[in-house]
Amino acid sequence: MAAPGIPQGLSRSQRRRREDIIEAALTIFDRDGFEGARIDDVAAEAEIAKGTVYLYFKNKQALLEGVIHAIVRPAIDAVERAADTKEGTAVDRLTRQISVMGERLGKGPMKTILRLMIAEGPRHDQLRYFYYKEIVEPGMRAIARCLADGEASGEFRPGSADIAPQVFAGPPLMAVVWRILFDDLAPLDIDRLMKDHVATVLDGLRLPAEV
Amino acid sequence: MAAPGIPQGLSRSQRRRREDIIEAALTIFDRDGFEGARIDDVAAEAEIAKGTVYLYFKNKQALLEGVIHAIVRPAIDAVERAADTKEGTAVDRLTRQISVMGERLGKGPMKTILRLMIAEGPRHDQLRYFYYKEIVEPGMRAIARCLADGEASGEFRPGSADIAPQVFAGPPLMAVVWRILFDDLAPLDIDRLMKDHVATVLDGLRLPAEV
Amino acid sequence: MAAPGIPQGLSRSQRRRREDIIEAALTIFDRDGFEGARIDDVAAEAEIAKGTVYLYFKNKQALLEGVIHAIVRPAIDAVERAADTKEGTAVDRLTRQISVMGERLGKGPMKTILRLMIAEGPRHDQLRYFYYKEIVEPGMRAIARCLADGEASGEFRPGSADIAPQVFAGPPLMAVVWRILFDDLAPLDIDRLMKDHVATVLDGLRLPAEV
Amino acid sequence: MAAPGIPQGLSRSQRRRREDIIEAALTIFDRDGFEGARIDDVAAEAEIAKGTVYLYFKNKQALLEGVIHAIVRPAIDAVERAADTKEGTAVDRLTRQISVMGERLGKGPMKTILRLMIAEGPRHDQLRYFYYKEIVEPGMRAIARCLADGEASGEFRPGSADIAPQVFAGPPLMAVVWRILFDDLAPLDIDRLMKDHVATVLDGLRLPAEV
DNA sequence: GATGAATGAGGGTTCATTCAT
DNA sequence: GATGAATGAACCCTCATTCAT
Repeated sequence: MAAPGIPQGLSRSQRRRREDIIEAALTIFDRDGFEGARIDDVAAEAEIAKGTVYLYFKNKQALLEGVIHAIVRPAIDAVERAADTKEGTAVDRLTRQISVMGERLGKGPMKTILRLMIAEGPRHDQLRYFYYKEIVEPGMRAIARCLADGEASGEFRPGSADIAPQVFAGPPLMAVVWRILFDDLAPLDIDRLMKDHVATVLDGLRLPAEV
Repeated sequence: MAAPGIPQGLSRSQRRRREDIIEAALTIFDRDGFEGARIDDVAAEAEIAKGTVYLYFKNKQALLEGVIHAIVRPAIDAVERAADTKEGTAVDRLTRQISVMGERLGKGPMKTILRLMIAEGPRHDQLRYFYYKEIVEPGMRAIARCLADGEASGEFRPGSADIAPQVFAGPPLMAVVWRILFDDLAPLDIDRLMKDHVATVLDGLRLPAEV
Repeated sequence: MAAPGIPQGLSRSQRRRREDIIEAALTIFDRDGFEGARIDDVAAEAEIAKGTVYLYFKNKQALLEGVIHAIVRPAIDAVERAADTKEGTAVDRLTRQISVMGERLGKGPMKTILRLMIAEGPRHDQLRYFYYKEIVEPGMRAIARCLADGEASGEFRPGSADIAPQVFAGPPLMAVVWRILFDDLAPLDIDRLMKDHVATVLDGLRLPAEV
Repeated sequence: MAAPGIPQGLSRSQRRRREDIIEAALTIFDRDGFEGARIDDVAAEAEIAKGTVYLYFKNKQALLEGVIHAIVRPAIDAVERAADTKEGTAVDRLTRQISVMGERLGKGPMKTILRLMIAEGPRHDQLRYFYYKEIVEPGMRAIARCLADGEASGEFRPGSADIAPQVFAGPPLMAVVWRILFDDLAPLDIDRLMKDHVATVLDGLRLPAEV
């Protein structure tokens, strides 16, 4: 399966150049959004001529795809590494899963990617599909597996396996969106958010009724 | 305090006209995003001439603000109504709070607003500030109050008052984002999501250790 | 049959505007060729803004078509008027036919049209087809009819009806091409050319062998 | 007088290379026209790198000149060979002259040259001048000589020497233009056209009035 | 000499905004 | 007030030309 968007047959220096452009584009997209970004600015940021961008990307759309793929692909690995382990209790695994999500989403370039996805995704089916299949679905599935295993092992309450995994992914998502919109107005401590989240979903708010 | 964006001195028919334009703009922004939307299309959707849009809104930015304000304002009321009650247990109030958020965000036009906020907010400080002050901060504060009251009344565990309120707002946010991006790929049952969310945060996943 | 390229529902002033643009485009196309022409220059020649051109023509191709149609359509009428007459001898009719061709091609804007057709036609099937069906085929048919009638009536030699009509259209074509390429190097007297042509094809060069 | 465009001091392999480029350019110009042709495509057709084209031709204009010269030069010889003979009757010589023109124009690469001349000539005086001096003027002169000789020898009617030679060159020109524009819509039998042409101009259409 | 990556001027097209009617 | 034709700045993309390797 030739993954689309992975260019073949580029020399080392060309690969480097391609990465430079992607990095520059990420910067500009982050600053101006996709539609607002000018290829001129991307080129200037990458310190190359405008035309050169077009040697590496067919058009602006392809550049967007290139950026998203470049950032998302490593995240895929992280999700899979976190998910593929059977080691540890369900509690450990769920904790790790949530923490990886918080890490990935709340910090670094996924912030820009999510912004781009939300702004452009609705008009770009292929991108949505790619993102869903590669990141979201595996993530949800991994959470669902934790829940099922935890219920089976008696760690979690009966019925836990039926909880929508999106419940657990909500706060990490909140971390990104908050970073996109409100970080200057009210900075969010992402690590604390994730810890609170894990603690809450594990033990709940309610005091167990006394016997 | 003259709220910006609230036009004064419009006749009834003019107010109606203004609302028509906002409704049309919402439709078009939802379809094409803000940058992708053409004033032509908004006018056509509102069944008026292009120039008329400019009689009611100074420019495209102002139209964006108009749309966001028009949708957000009723939501403010809802948040405040849900928050201002002291009636009921903390559990009831938190449940109601989350349910209102899920309702507001997961259904109806807030989907488009959030998309617009995420896409345009970073370039539009005033909008972000407005949204934060009017919706997000009150919402977070209301949740924090529930938590504090619940801890004080002994309904919630000690330390509950210190939990970041964003934990509770995460899943409702997930509902919107999912609707924006993945609803055709994997429809999400928002009511079930909210129920799962409430149940989980109240009682946790973990079985209480037997005495 | 709605002739393509004939715009409907334009007001008088719009029709005027459209004609101005076509006239300007003809001037610029004549000076620079189609590919070499800049929409900027067309607009400047028409004394309007660049964007206005696009209110009347979808794109540069459509402008080319507009120009060609606008010039060709009157020529169609001329060809048909010359052809539809049954009056006069075959000699008269052929003479008139050739003279109309010389007139049409050798003088006025058909020079530019032919140049555009030759330069762009090979890449623009629709244009070629239009030109062939509307101008060339009727013209050839009209000549063929003259020849057949002349042979039938005994004016022309037996076998005249089988002569390729292109023989008679060649010199008028020469008139245009000469005007396009060599008029400054060696001006051509088109009227004389047509007269020589008619005289030659009617009576030939060769002295009839004496009896 | 160093004929412009005839490069000196090229090795055998360089001359070969130059010819390859010209051949490739002819192919591409024929397909896309001059303005529409991309140097990239010419290079690809010649199976060399783009930069190499510029080792043999200063720029795209020079390539155009190179192509035209390369095709036109052999045609010059043909015209001169056909014209320089004093052998045979005037009828034979005129017949040969027309037949050579039909051959040269109606078949082979002169089709592309004429298209290029018509499209680019008006913007390229040097090219027009070259073409006129080398091909057109000698051709016209040769025809005029035939006519004069034929009149002098009594083969042709009195006054024949005064007929514009363009009359005789018209149908061969028609052959090229037809090939450029209409050959797929209505193929033209060039040999028959030339035969009809010769027969018509020699003996005319009109039956000689009986005595 | 040959290469082809890089350059950047140029031009077609779009669309927010204006303004005469 | 309403209209929609007109404007022209902005921007994506192409491609002739250059030049370091």
